[in-house]
Amino acid sequence: MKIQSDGRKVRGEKRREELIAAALRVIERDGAAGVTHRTVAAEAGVPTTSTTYHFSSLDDLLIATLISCARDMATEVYWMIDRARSRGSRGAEEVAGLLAEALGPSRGRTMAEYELYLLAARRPELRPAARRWLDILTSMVRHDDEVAFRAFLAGIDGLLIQGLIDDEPPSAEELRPIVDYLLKPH
Amino acid sequence: MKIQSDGRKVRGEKRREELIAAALRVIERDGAAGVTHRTVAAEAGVPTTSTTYHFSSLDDLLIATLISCARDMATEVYWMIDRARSRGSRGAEEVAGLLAEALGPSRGRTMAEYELYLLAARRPELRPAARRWLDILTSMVRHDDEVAFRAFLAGIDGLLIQGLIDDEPPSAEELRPIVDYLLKPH
DNA sequence: TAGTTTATGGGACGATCGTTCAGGTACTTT
DNA sequence: AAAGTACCTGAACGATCGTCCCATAAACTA
Repeated sequence: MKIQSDGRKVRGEKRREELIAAALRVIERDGAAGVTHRTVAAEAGVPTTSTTYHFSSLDDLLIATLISCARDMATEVYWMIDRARSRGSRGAEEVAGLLAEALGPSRGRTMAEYELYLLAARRPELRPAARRWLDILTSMVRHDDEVAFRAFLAGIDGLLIQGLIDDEPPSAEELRPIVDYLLKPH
Repeated sequence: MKIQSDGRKVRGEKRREELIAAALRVIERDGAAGVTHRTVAAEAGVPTTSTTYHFSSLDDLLIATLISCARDMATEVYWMIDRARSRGSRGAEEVAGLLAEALGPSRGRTMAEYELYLLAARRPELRPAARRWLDILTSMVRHDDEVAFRAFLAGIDGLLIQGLIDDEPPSAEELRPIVDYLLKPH
């Protein structure tokens, strides 16, 4: 038995992750419909057949990409809640700022995340990945008022998806009162 | 000048609408990615070239389909609000029932509507159509508490898109308390 | 009736797609 | 050093794609 890892496998795993990163960039730019073996390989700067070697099919590549995207979103949301809680009653400010960031500079990424939602709606095997950030949040927050919390989560999702079809991204100041309202105890 | 319309044109317009209806069925079944000249024509039971004649491009067909879908959604939502208001404090019950219907029997249609959202996020010319139902609701409701109303609309959107990735559609009874919370004045 | 306009549909072209395959390279094991 | 394994890649195949072309049928106009 060998203790240290195979140099070939770590190199292969690295390229596999590069392909996933390239696929995510393609999704952010052109949507999931723009993902082909050739576009992803070109984005990553590798030959076309590299994607067919590391992924058994194009579907596998798409699924791996969106699962990776969901994992990143979950950790990102984890730290957001952490910061928001540490700010006490100023939590709404933190949330509104992150929403504005998701609808402005990170717009492409946000669109990619909602493509995951729709893909998961049609493919049950993707649903656990798409739900992960919801589950993380649910596990982090106290359960004494689950209805209010679920209303808050739904409101966040709605503000994001509605903000995506605004002609210009809403600012944190515009979002602030709505987030405040959603967080305010009834 | 001729008063009565051209029989050829009305027949053509009829087929054009049949193609849009067929395209919507394709989107509900396979998503916007499944829309091709051939799949839509096959769904409508007409030759392939019929779609290229009535629509200058496949993009035109897709856009026309999603605009038509948005128009239907707007009128549907109009009557929903009308019924909900007539029921007074039982409005939440009406809304929860319609959400459950959208996530159950009309799941395909709901997914199609959110594909419109994402397409509109990438194509500015689609945004007015995607926003129409929001505009209609905004114009129907009194403006004395716009923040609460926008929070309510965002919550509805979030409940729908989160319901799409549930393993089984939520029931009206499950949704009822959250809708109630969103409608309850603070 | 002759001529114009509009809808229809069969066929085909070039482009792009997912995927396969065989040969080659780099690393590990025996 | 030889054998085995894993990664890499150029070339190509069949399928499907959007779109164009042209002939035909039907409806309207003069």
